[in-house]
Amino acid sequence: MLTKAEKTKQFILETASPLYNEKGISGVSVDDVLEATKLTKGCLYGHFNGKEDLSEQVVDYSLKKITERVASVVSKGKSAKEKIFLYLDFYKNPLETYISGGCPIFNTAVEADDNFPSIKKKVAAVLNAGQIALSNVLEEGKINGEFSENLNAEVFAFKMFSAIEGGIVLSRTMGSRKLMLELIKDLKKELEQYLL
Amino acid sequence: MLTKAEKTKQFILETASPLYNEKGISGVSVDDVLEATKLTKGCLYGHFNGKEDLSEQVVDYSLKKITERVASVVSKGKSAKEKIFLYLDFYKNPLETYISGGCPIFNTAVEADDNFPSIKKKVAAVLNAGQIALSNVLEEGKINGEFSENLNAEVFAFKMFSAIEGGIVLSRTMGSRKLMLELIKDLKKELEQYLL
DNA sequence: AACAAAATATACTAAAAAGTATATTTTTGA
DNA sequence: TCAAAAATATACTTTTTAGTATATTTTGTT
Repeated sequence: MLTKAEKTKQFILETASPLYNEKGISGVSVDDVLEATKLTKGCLYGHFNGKEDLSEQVVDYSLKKITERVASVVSKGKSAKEKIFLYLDFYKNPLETYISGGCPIFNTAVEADDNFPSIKKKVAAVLNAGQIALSNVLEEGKINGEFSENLNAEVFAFKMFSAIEGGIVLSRTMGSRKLMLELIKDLKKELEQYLL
Repeated sequence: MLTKAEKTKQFILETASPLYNEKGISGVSVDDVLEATKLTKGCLYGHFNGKEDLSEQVVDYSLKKITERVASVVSKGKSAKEKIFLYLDFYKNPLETYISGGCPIFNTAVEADDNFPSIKKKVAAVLNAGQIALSNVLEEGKINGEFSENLNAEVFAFKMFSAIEGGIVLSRTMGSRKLMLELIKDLKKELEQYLL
């Protein structure tokens, strides 16, 4: 069983996660977190060493949460094709994301880029892992005879990854998921051309 | 000829543009801008009504600059195919972008999303215009017999747009442009399949 | 139940950021 | 070229944000 302090810390991370995802690291103040959690400074600073520490742990939490969710969804697929289709379908509603405010991986990548080197490293690791995971699913599909040898797994993985993440941002800003749905359909069709 | 004040204002916008693109709207302080320009508060506040006004005008400036640049590059193409290829080639080096810090359209889109409604509207307009412009190039290519009727201009435009913008972020965070170059090659190959 | 330790709340200080009033310098046009 | 106006600099105040010291409450153990 979780101790009181552990529960509180988890609660802070959970509550701060969408806040950070919406407002960005620089946009969130400690007071924002206090207001959202209804906790006080004494409590917050009892669990974190300062805003930087809080930010890093919130990012860790958000990245872990989304990564695990996607991995769990994809793992439900029986075939490589099914896995990829499940991955794509996961992003069907970019206006209401798993963690409110868009994809935390991408949001964090954009903000950390020139500002938060240590956080940038964390996101880079997640991006690399994602790229490799998608690539591996496709590669395995080639090995087990599901896909043609003509499929360039690495490039197609990157194309999907980029298009999906980019599509989320475009859809959210333009306020419509219409083209996102078409994009997903199109990527599925493209992959199907490699089916044997 | 530009008056002194107009020159100074332009200089502030020019200097602040990469700063905003790197650090984000929330991440830039008025003092950052003063330090970068070597100007003083009296001067800055003589040209802008406050940080919000400054931010809006810097964003306008950056969006205008990148939009005009891309439009100018694309306009050099003689055919629809050439125009699209020039568009794609424009993003060959995501680590060193036209305005330092990545694509300002995308960076701004991500940050404005849940935070700056008026700026979000500006970016949405730029995104819409970009999507329509790309779409129109493809559509015209269909009309003049360059591309097959099977090409879905709207969806392909969105796919390119999303993949390119997403690819920039991924490449920058992962610290390599290798996959970006492959992505561009791949999108070109995909488009070529629709050539008549 | 009572006490020590851990968790949380309160009430502050410190630093950073935004904004303003006024003085000084620079431009520009008669 | 010299004054008025515009532009810029200086020296502040205010507000926001981060952080800390200490008091109080809660928790778990005997």
